[in-house]
Amino acid sequence: MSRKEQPLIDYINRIVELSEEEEQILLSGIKTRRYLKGQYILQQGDVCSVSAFVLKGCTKTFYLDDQGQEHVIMFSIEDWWTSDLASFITQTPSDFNVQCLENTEVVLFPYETHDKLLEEVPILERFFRKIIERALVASQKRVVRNLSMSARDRYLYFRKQYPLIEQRVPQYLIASYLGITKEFLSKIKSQLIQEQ
Amino acid sequence: MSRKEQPLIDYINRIVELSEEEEQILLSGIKTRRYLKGQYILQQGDVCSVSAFVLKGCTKTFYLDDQGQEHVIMFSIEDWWTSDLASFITQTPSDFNVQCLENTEVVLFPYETHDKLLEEVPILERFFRKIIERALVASQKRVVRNLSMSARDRYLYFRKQYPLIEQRVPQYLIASYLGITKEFLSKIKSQLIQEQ
DNA sequence: CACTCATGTTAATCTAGTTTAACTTCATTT
DNA sequence: AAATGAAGTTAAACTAGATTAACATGAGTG
Repeated sequence: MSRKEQPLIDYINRIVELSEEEEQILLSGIKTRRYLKGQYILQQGDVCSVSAFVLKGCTKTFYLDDQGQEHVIMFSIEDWWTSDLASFITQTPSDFNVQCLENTEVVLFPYETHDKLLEEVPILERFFRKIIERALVASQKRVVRNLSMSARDRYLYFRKQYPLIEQRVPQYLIASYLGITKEFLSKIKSQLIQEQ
Repeated sequence: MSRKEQPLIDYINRIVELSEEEEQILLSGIKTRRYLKGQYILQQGDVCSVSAFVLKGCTKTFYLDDQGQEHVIMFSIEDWWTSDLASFITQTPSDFNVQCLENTEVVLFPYETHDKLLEEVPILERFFRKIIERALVASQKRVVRNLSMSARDRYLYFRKQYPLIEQRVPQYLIASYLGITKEFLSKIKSQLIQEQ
């Protein structure tokens, strides 16, 4: 029960139910790995060969555009998935980088064993469908927010939705996530303080 | 072979392979329906009870914000899916409206028969997973575009990616889809013409 | 034919957010 | 204790895009 993969098992069991035996098969098909702060789990241009579940630590997923500008797509902390699902699913080169913002420990689902795992534990097919569905819902809602909310409102939403992340991640990365400059986020924050 | 649902069967067969028998079961679980221009397939606040495949016509999916402003999320034409997947999947009230921009004929997948259909034709489970995966990839790429591209570049991308839609849909709705005002899109277009 | 009504254009003014650049804070290294 | 460097702040000048409003076009329709 004190195995380090337990948070992953718990996470999966909140969505589908695994038998003891299925848990064992699952555990045999995955690995845990530690990364140091600054290390990359995935680099832009590489095919995403693993889907990762964060046991401890924090990562950022970002994208470098033609001008070399960094755009943060998401952060991941304990109990979150991180990977470029698009690249993982289609096994095509990734648009994204995943880099650790802290020393980070993850469970890795390698793509090679993924199909085999789904065959041996078919209930995982439903599990993966469900997490992809959730990711889709979240992504669609983000499109809507970006289209219909001001920078200030997006920040307030972020702060409310992810209070733990705001405390762990430097402000200039949050600005990037929100699609604004760090200077403007600083201005928004000082306005919010003024107003009270 | 000249049944009107054929485009749907073809679409599915491009992703998974259905036997004759599976096709028959599928056909018995779906309905086709016509809508007139202006009619709604789905209204904001209702639970999305059907997933729709467009046989003929054109729809817009949009969202009304607190100020009553309309934000177009997507257009769908022949051979596209249209529905609020988030609402359909989770059976919670939808954030979106789906309205027909032309007289439109669709195939409807009712949610009630959805589970039964998946049981009887298990290969459809994979089919739905794949189309959700595609939707996720598309949605994530759109987030990136909205964060990293100017309005002008988003328009050029749209024009290149969806030339057929541009011809069928009024310009002010395209502006809304791009997240800009119709006046600004008009300005962008006249600038593009000037430059040549 | 004249009259709507929906769509698109142009131009002036305005504002949310960017850019640039100088300065502050604070933790880490030497 | 000085020095370096990463993170954050402030403020002035600037720009992409919004707003407002007047006008243009064109396809129905009475």
